[in-house]
Amino acid sequence: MVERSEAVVRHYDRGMGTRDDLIEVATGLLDRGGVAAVTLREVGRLAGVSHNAPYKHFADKQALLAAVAARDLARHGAAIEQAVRRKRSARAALSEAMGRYIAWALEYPERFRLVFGRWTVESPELTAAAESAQAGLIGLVEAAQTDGVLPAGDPVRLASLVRSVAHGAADLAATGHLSESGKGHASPQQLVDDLLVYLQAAS
Amino acid sequence: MVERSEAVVRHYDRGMGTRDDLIEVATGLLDRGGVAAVTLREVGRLAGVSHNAPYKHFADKQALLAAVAARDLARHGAAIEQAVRRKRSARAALSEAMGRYIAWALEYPERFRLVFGRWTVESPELTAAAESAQAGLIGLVEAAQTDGVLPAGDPVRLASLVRSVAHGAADLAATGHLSESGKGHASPQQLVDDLLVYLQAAS
DNA sequence: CCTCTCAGGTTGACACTGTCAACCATAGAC
DNA sequence: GTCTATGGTTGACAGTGTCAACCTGAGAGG
Repeated sequence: MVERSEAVVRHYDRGMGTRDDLIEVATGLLDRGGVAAVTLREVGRLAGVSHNAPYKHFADKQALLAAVAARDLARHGAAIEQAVRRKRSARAALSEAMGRYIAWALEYPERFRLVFGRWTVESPELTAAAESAQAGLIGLVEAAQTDGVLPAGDPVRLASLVRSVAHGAADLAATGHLSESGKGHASPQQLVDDLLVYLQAAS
Repeated sequence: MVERSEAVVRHYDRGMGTRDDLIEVATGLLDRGGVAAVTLREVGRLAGVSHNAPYKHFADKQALLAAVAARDLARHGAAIEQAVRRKRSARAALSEAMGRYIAWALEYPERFRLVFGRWTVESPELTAAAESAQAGLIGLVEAAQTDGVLPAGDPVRLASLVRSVAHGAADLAATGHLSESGKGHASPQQLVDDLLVYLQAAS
């Protein structure tokens, strides 16, 4: 085994980096091939470690997937938050946030599906990131309400409505179930903007 | 092996029924345990046949799952269509259809997730059922428009909007991502009705 | 009535997976 | 200068999807 000495060298070169490498590799496998293609052994292989090394960093496969999901959710959440801050009006910020949410789903459908799938084992990182995102959205809705661009009413409920349409349109589009009858196809972004227009008209 | 003779007897008792048995068993395993719990060998075991018998009816695991999804989609589609026909107003029918869609997602989240997941191998049954459902929804929207209860505009696009909110709210609720911040929780059904109210106000 | 086909079933094998157990090496605290 | 915990290793095991080869009896065709 020639790789043996390499592995030993790598081991002390990189220190704690292996854990991040594993997450990175797993994310790559997830993107091309879906969650079924993420196999612990292949992850180890591509990271240049043995088939059991991942168990030194993650309790089991679920834990690795949870780490992948948490990292992606945190990153995209931060990116959205930052982009939102650049916008002037609450209305524009709302549209931007939902647009980025949708773009994320369309660019990385497998990650999106993983993040918003059913989590048997719950990771505190995941729920924290999710709650933070929801809180941000509610803030945006409240601002839009004071701007008179959204109707009055419970902002939490209104935020849920906006998010539901963004999530639903994104999920349907990402899985190919949205514009199956070719003609009157509308992009998820257009649907969200339609909703905002209707809501403004109803305020 | 005592079951041997039984199996032989069963074989000629049931004729073609085995295929349906396999789908039934697979659906049961899907409901409790998710798609990961659906294993061809266990399906065969519970159906009382050998671990390879499923291959006489389905090309591979994906094909079995596609059959499960197609059957469930067709059944629920028919049930929704029938329920809709009992309603007087287009508005009530629309709410009913979305309500049943949501109830389906909440009662059988794993089936829902399977049906509306990513289909690498596409089954004609599946796409046919999906298109039929969308056509029905568009018809409902058009009727609601002539009733003046929905704003004018492309009915396909409006149908996509309504369906997106139903799908998104159902998916978020089924996966536990909807009302994570306890207080202002709204049920998916309420969100759909909220949307219909806003749309009526904006017409 | 005999034969032949073939759908539906069987056993056996293979590579691959998640996971457990036991062992190993070294960086760094004491 | 020894000890220990961390991150690594190999080996094993049961379970999985799938392929190949074989079997069996219901029913069509003569």
